[in-house]
Amino acid sequence: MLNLDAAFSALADPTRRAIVARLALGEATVMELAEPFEMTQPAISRHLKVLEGAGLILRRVEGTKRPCRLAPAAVAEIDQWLAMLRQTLAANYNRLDDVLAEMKTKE
Amino acid sequence: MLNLDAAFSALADPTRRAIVARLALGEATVMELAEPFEMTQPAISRHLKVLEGAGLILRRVEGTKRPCRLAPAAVAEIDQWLAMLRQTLAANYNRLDDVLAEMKTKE
DNA sequence: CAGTTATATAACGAACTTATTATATAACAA
DNA sequence: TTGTTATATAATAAGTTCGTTATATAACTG
Repeated sequence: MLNLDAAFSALADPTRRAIVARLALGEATVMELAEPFEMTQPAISRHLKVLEGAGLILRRVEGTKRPCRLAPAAVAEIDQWLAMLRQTLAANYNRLDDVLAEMKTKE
Repeated sequence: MLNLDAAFSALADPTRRAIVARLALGEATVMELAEPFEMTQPAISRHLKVLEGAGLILRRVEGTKRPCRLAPAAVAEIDQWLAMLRQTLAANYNRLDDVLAEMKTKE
């Protein structure tokens, strides 16, 4: 279940966006994900918990490791919200009052 | 200038997403934007300041009013980040190790 | 079994967020 | 000019976030 509040909030953090970008390339363990950052392991564990809570990533258990992977459906849902926005924007792009407002602004 | 941190963070708030959705329909003043919410005017002014700071909205001065409108370029930029993600996801969707990981998960 | 590795959790402080109330300011209307 | 409208700003309280250190736990390794 994706929650837009939580999803956008999760992606507001650059470390978490980097983690998500990394996971787009494929599964990775917590230590692998932590490696590029100057941050302790608990900090990364927390970021992963936030991403998981937002529905953006999934994890499995493999011995002592917890490989993470992206939840593609979540990306799609965020995308849908933006798509709605784009569509509404496009639908109103040529409306007369908008055009007039635009002209007025440029004076 | 859009800042992804600020943009995602701004969109993490449901009030602000509603404001953005409303602005996708066209310009609106602060009071018009505030009307649907059970929230004081200063609270809305702050939300607008956050959206403006994130580069998501633009404002003009019209007498005593400050009509706001969406900055379509900002939407596009967020979109681009997601597009990158989608692309990377797609590029790796058929890689063998991912397929194997998926199979293993389902057992 | 003892030591090590992978990860999680808790406690804590610093910094930030959000809403409120009170108040300021600037433009408009009478 | 005086009152009103549209909006902004400041002070403040409550709640949240983020990173740290310290510690727990469970699975491997020898």
